[in-house]
Parts: sequence; structure tokens; C-alpha cells
Amino acid sequence: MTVTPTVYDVAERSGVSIATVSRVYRTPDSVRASTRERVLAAARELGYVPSGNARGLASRSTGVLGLCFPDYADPAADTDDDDAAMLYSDQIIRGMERAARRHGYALLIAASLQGGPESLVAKVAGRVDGFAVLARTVPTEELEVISRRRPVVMLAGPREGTDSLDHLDHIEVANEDGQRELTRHLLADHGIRRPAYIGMIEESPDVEARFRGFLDACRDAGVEVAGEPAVRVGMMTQAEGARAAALLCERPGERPDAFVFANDQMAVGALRELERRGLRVPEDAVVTGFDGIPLSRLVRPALTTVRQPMVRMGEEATDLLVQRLSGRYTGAPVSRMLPVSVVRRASCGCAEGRTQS
Amino acid sequence: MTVTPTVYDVAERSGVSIATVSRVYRTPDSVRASTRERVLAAARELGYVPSGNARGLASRSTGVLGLCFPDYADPAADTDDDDAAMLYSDQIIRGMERAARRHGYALLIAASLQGGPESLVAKVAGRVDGFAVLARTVPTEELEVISRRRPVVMLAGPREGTDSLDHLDHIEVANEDGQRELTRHLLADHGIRRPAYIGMIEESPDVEARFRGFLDACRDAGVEVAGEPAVRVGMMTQAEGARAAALLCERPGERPDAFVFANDQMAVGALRELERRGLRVPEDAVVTGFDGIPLSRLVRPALTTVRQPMVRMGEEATDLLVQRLSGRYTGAPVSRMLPVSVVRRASCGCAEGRTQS
DNA sequence: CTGAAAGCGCTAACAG
DNA sequence: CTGTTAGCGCTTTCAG
Repeated sequence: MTVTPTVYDVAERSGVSIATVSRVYRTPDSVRASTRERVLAAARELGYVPSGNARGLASRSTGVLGLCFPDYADPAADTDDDDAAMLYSDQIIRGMERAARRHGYALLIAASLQGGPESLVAKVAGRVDGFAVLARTVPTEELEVISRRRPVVMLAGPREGTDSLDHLDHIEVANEDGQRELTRHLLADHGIRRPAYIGMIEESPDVEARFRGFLDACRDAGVEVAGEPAVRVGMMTQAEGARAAALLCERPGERPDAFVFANDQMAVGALRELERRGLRVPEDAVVTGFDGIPLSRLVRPALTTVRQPMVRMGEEATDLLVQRLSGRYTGAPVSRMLPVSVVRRASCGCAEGRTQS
Repeated sequence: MTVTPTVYDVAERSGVSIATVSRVYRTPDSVRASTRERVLAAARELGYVPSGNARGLASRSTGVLGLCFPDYADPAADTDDDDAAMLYSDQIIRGMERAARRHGYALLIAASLQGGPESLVAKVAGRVDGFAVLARTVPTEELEVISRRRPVVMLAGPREGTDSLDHLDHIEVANEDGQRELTRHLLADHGIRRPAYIGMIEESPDVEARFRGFLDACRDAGVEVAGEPAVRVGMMTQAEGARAAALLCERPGERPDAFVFANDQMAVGALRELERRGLRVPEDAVVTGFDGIPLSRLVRPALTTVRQPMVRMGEEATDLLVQRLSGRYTGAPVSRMLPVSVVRRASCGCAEGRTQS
């Protein structure tokens, strides 16, 4: 009772060798039924629980897949409303878990935060057979090292061109296409002429791709805009979104007739800020987001946005990892791009309705 | 490049002993800076990733907490709408992950399915320091064995009275109170006189508690109802909910003026079935659910329900586990009951609005 | 501050 | 079908 029982204890108690105890758990059919029962009984009496660690060590595999994502807890998102606070990393978790389950794997999830030589990824990497990482969650260099040792799939954030991460499998969404289509809608169907794009200071491939889509649509429609986002925020949170909106309202010159945000969180923050200023959305200015988080449809006016297939992304990531692990696939790094869909809601002037996808 | 590098490789390459390599990762300060750098450099060059398994084995702890939940994928919930498909186990995952992160733990999640001596829990149990289980996910007996070896907290489903699981920590929600209050609302504010309760065949402590609350409220209001649920379904899915509604509509005698379901999933199914039959909700009959899943507010009419604080439940579970693990708390089994809140929406006749909680 | 040595609990050939 | 025998890669005293 004081120490945890091991195979030795079970073996002794049931009068067999430790190898047999092991077999009872790994290949039950290779042990005579009566023996098996005896072992199982002893195990039960002792309260024996096989050590996953010892197993993993001896067999060099864990039956666990991992997921690392950024510690992106937008403080303002801490509503008492659980649904609204659901971020998209939660959707990815769902997707991965479902798929992992189908393949008989469990899922280890961890958000980054700490420092030291003992970083998060390392911790996860050391306990799983393979894992997925949300882009920019961990230093590239570290990923590079780890990915030499076990399958890693990168989620979002296009593969770095000439970079060392080129041998990673990679799944992204059609950021550019989505933002282009959304912008075109604004320009063509709502007569927008002075759209302002709100991006991020830090270079994020996803955000840059979205911005390119925005520029594309503007150019195609003959709408003149700067080659740079109107504002670049530090973090894409609600607070920063509100700040950006305020900034754009107070900036000299004509106020933009559309606030095109690089993500939903910021757009939601802007919605509040504009309301505070007595501006009506979409009458006085249109607001759009990107991601399609649950909150986007709960706010008023409901947010027009581009929905990313997060759950699907998680599933694809898992499938890819499983393929790699099973050795069924050893080809060149895969780079998959998932389609997105524009969700037209009230914040751009479209009525709420079944227009959604 | 062919095999994974180990401490030995790193030690050799950096001219130190394996003990020092280990120290660099576990207690960096106990190693001279220059030595540390040398080791780290070698590790980087080699692509060294510490084995979580070996670590766990040697140190008898993993830094991982676990969560087991039922493979409860309601097929009908498989909308192409990710948000709507979000079940409450997902909320618990969120809560646990957040809390685990705060305490420096990662989270291992796994849904049940398989069989054999090698069950799910065992797998999880063997790889974590402690874990939570959604009630009735795993055989009581198995839990009993495992819980002798490491902290386990049971989620929902009240502790078994005289049963062997009495030494488990336990967190549940106020099922009875919630259902009582909701029912009272129906009776007192909406003049319901012939409410029908839809429960489950299999004995579930939670569902039974809810039913008791229902009976209580009826008795208090002087409304006569049978001492048994009007219908008991096999699984609490949308399909079964629809079937139950159909059954109650076709059953001889007066149609119920309120369908009180034991969970949201069923209620949603019923909503569709009633609509199909040309019955208006809430005018012709009132419908209520239980849980407060995201879908409940997306359906039309929006579902009046009892919201369970799922995220909070996950957090409490984690906190409890961490306390137990840190040895800070070794007292008697804790049994915590979390309050719920009635969410009045359109399906009971209350207008949609800020009446929500 | 660093090294040597002894396991942690299990799996995996290899023999019987 | 079952037992023997080596490790798997790391942590951890205990000495230096």
C-alpha cells in the first residue's frame, strides 16, 4: 500500500514471471486464459497500474499525440460567458482530439508560457510520438531541432520560404483568398471607398497574407489604399482593437468607412469602442474580422468575418501525424491549404440570416 | 541522425558526465555557466530532446494531469457548424487546461471507447500524476483500483453512497436545485399544468437528481405528475429527444404543455420534431433543456435551460488535484457542489434578452 | 560544482 | 505458452 506495485509484485503474487505479466497487458491472447485471469486478479488486488513512462521508455512510443498553442488568453475575452470566450485554439483541440481518438491516440495539450532551457515544446515533445504546433508558438530554432527527431506539423503561418523549417509538414488556411473575397464584397456590394486595414506590428505570415488579399481586392476595385496597414497593433486583442479604432477615428482626415481587422478579437473590441463614440455599425462604418470565433456571432451587430475551418485543421494535422508515424507516408513535406469561407453578417450591412456558411 | 541522441551523447560531446547534462535541464543554477553553455550547445547540435518517459520513470512524476470523458459524440450534433457541435466536455477541457497551465501542468485528454484489460483510464492513469473523470465514463471497479494509487477527482454524478468510491474527491453541480427552479418558473410564471419529464433508462445520478427537482417543484405547486419520468430514452441524443417528443404527442390523452428534458441535446431534437408537426414553441408547448451548451442559444426558439458551470468545474478539478499532489491537502475526500443558473430564453415563453446569466 | 553508480518499471528478443 | 536477460534514458544519492 505504501509503494506503487510493479510488474514484479504482480508476477510474484500470481506466481509467474514479469514477462508474462507484461504479455497479459500487451498481447492477452498469447497467454493461457487461466494464467491471464490469475495475473489480472493479482493486479486488481494490488491496485496495479502499468506505468506509462516505463512502457514508453521500453517500447519507444507513447500512443500520445501533442498540441502546443500560444498562451493567448485575451483578458477582455474573459467574459463570464464560457461560449463567447472559446478561442480558436479550442476548436483545434477538438478537431485533434476527435481524430486522435479515431486512431487510438490520446492528446496532450499545453499552452506556452515559461522559459529556461526547459521550454514547453521540449516538455511536450518528450512525451509524445508526434505533435502539432500553432504557428509562432515556439522559437523556430527549437522546432527545427525537435522536428529532426519526430514528426511535427505546423498549423497556420505558411512555411518559411528558404528557412530551415522546410522539412516540416504544414497546414494552413487560405488567408489571402479569404481576405480578398471579403474585401471585394465590401467594396462591390456595400460601396466602401475608404477601408482601413488593421494588422500587427510583429510580422505574422498569416496576417501579412490577409493584408495582401485586402490590397488585391482594393487594387482590383480601383480603390486607393496605402501599401501598409492603417494601423499595426502589438497584440491582436480586444483592447488593442478598441485602441486602433479610436486612433483611426481621431486621426486627421476623413474617417474610414470600413474597419477591416486582421482577426475577430480586435473587431469585437472595435465594435464596443465605436458604440461608445456614438458611431453606428454598419451605417456609419463597417467592421469586419477574421477567424469566425463563436463570439463573432454573439456580438451586436453580429460580425462579418472569414471563417477558418479550425476543427478540420486539427483533424488534418492528426491524420498527417498518424500517417508519418505509421510509416505509411515518408514522402516530402506536405503543405496543405484549407479553404475558408466568408460569413456575411450584420456588421458589414448584410442582414443576419441564412447567408452564413 | 539515425537514432535519437541521449544524455550520453550530449555528455560525450560536451565532455561532461551524464549527471551534469541532467543538471543543466533540471537545476541549471547548480552548474557553472560555462559548462552549461557547452552542454546546451552540444544538445542543440545533436538535436537532443529529453525523454519525458525516462524522466518520469526516474523521477516518478510527469507534470501532466489527465481527463477522461465519454465518447459522447451525438451524431446529430455533427453539424458543419463547429460552434454548435461544442459539447460540454469541451468546456471542461478548457477549464482544466487553463487551470493546469497556471500550475505548470500539461493536460492529457482521452475519450473512452476501447475494451480489453488495457482500458482507457489505465492508459491515462499510467501517464499522469493525477486525473479527473467524467462520471460514468469508466467502470467503478477500475476507478477504485486506480484511485488507490493516485489522486482522482470525479466530475458530476454524485458520489456513490455506500460504495467503494467514497475516497474519491468529487465535484458536482446542483442538479436538483437547478431543475427545481426551472420547473417552478414554468409552473408559476407560465402557467404550465401538464409538464412531462424526459429522462433516461440507465440510472444516472445526475438525471435522477434533476428529476427529483422537477417532482419537488410540481408538488410544491400542487401540480400532479407521475412519480416516474413520462419517457425514458436510451441515450440522451437529439434523435432520441425527437423520438420522445413524437411519442408524447401521439400518446393518448392530453398533450403535455411542457416538455422538460434532462439535457439540451434532447430538447433540441424535440424542437425540430415539434416544428415538423406544426406545433409552435412556446405557444403550443414549452420546451426546456439542461446543461447550457452553446447550441442551446443558437436554435430557434432559443432554449430555456439550466446552465452548468463547466469551465469552472474543470478548474476546480485541477485545483483539487494540484492540492492533493502537492501534499498540501491530505484530508478527507472533498465533495464540492457548484451552483447552476436558470437561463430563461424563448422556448419557455420568456423573450430572448439580457435575462440570461 | 561534478562524476560514478544504482536503479525507476517495463518491453523485447531469445531460449526453452 | 512462459521464463531470462538486457537494456530504454534519465534522476539521484553519495563521493569527491
